[in-house]
Amino acid sequence: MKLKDEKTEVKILKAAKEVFTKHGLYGARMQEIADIAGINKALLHYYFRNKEKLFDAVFEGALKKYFEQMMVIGDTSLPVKDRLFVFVDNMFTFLEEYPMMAIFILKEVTLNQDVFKQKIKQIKSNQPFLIDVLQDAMDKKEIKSFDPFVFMINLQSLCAYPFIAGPIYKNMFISHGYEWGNTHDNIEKIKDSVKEFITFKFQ
Amino acid sequence: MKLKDEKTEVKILKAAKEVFTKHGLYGARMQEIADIAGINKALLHYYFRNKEKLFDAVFEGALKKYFEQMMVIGDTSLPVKDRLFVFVDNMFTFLEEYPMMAIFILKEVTLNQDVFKQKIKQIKSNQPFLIDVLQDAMDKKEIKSFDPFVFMINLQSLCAYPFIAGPIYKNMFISHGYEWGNTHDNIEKIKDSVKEFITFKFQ
DNA sequence: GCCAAAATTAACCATTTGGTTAAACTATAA
DNA sequence: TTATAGTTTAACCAAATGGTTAATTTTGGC
Repeated sequence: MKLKDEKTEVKILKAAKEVFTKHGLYGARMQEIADIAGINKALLHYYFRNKEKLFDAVFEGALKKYFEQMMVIGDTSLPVKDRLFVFVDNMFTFLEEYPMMAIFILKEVTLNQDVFKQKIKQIKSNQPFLIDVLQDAMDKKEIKSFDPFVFMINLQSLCAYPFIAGPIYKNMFISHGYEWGNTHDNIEKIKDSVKEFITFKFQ
Repeated sequence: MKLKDEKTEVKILKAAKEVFTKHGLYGARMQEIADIAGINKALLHYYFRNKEKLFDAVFEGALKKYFEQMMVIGDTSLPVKDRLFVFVDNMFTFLEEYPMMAIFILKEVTLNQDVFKQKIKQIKSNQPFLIDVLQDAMDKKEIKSFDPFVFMINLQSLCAYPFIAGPIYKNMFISHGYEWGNTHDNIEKIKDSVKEFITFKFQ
């Protein structure tokens, strides 16, 4: 894909997003970005001083959004269970909007932990952390006691993985002669199953 | 980690697995692999002609193994629930051994679906598909009735995602001042929670 | 002990890669 | 028109990297 008739900066950002998404921070080549943008490599460094700066510019905000969903929405007037239901709804809304971003971020963080450690630290939120909300509810005997860390991981697993692994399921089910698409219907089914899981843990 | 007193080929494979797992195919450096293996870089090329060959050697069969996890072990003498427990054990064993494999496969499949469609088809197994096993058990009224697709996705989500998102959790928990100590201990906790989920669905 | 084959190494090599430089081109305001 | 600031390019550069070569050491059968 060659890009023309656009402001250079936009061309670069689009090309960079394409290449970074495909190959990651390490695998991406500045030359390929320049080629796709249809410009000279030096121009990349003119607009964005270096590779990492360009990377940051491309994914500015994406990381933040991704990690913000790990915070619980703070309507403390509602029971914890209802707040978690809202949390799940938000999670699915986010993931339906950015299914590619999720896997990209996960891969980048996995492969390049030291770099991302700092970027994650920079993300600040005034929302309470899910762990704390759960622990608090347990202390007040509002809910049954269980390991909040494990629960949080379970919950996010149930929400996120279906999107990340979507293509695998699609291929696998099809090649086994089953009917299954990433239709909104199926997503709703999965969402319900997550809420069922919450209800089970809270019973 | 320096490796000594082992057959060179084994040393190389162990070191390569460590480095590939940490940095991926692109990010891995042959020099680092050589250093960890405690040998000369040229020796890598003596045993494995080039980087990709070495990568293939390290992850030879891993893909096959991964997809075989999706088949239920065919010991039909056991109850379905026990077979699922074995399935979960196998899944965790595999993922602990190749934590980077899951995300690697996910990314590859997402990126290049047609290529993987064939690879998945090539992986032939005479093992029954999890969906079928569940449907069969439901038909025989051995277990409560539920959507086997959603259950399968739930199950694999609970198993795979903690490994895929492991680095994120590690960093996030640490940066929030939480204790998330010994990794294997926590993995066992999560594994138990998956089995608890199975028990819940089968009750 | 001798010798050939296998294993191992140090020193290189060619290419790639992120990044720089200085010159050239372009728009635009005075 | 021309001075100026902003934009774009070709040509480089140094470092890193995957890979090679030729020589040296080790091994094992005779």
